[in-house]
Amino acid sequence: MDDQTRMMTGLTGLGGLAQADVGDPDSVRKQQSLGQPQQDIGDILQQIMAITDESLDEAQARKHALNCHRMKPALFSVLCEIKEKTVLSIRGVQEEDPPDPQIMRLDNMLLAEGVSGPEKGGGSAAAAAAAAAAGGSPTDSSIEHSDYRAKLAQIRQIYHSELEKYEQACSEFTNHVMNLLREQSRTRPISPKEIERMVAIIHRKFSSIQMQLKQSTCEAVMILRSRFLDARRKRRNFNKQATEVLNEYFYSHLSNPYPSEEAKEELAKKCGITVSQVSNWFGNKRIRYKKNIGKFQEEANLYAVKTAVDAANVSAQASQANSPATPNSGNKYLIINIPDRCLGDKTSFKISTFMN
DNA sequence: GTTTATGATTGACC
DNA sequence: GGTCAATCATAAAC
Repeated sequence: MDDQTRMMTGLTGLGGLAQADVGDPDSVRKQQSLGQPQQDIGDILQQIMAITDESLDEAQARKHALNCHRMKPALFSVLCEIKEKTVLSIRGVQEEDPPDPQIMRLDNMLLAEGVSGPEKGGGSAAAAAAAAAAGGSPTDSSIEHSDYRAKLAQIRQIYHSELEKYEQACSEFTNHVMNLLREQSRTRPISPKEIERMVAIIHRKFSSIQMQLKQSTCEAVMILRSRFLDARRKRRNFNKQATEVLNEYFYSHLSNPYPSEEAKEELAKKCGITVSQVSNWFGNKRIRYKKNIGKFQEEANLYAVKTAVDAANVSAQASQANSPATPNSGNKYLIINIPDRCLGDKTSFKISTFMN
């Protein structure tokens, strides 16, 4: 004979109530009219229903009275039976949810941006990458970089403090509910599995709140990032030396002003800019030169002279090294022909310069 | 305040 | 993927 059967045998004439719908007042009234035990059960049920309308102290007193009531085991067994029926209907409910892809996306993003996870990586790396893309001078980049990092650290701090609050609230609420259920398990049948399920429900609810926090944090990071990237649109002119290096290359390769990848890298290194900036510069230069050759003629002459002077100097040094006794024999003219695919068939211009 | 110069972006093309 | 051409956005010059 199991516990429930034993309990049931202790309930003289209560079998009918166990089968009845206890939620149905008519049914309860019908049973009450059957005699004293039924009336007791009816009283208990009414007391339970009334508990919610009472003050906390009254409810506690009533609860205590209920726990000590001689018919409590009978009520307990009735509840067991009802539960046995209802639990059957919810057994099919899935126990575990698969990981939410949305939350996984948010987690990955927060990790990549350096908001969650270890503090040293992520954000600074992202900032460094963005700063590199910005291509400003190292000083400017580091100012923007530190600004970005400071703001990201602020977001990170808020995120973690909010997360901590949520976790604390979740843990407090879970404990509260578990205590409540344990307490209630004295009056009604509650299995540990049910408590577990309830905890899972609470965690799900709190994780949906957490998702909102993660979502708004992601948005904040995106806004910060877009502002930071917008900042790179603040154009800064290359320094004079960089422009000279680029112009020298351009005008000395006027016949084919398309630097190879290696040449671009070399120029980028010399100028302290990125390869893509070199490409941009040459793209702009080619198109602007082509559009207005006249305007650039003077500049072209200037750089042609400069190149010629440099070449002559190198040549002079070489010949001096070969025949040191040879004296400088006075003035020379240097003629430079610059055929240019950009010039098309318009002209190829000559630069004459006087050299001492 | 307006104009010019210039670095960056974008879309089409090869 | 690299280049051209148009365009944007902003620094610099006036």
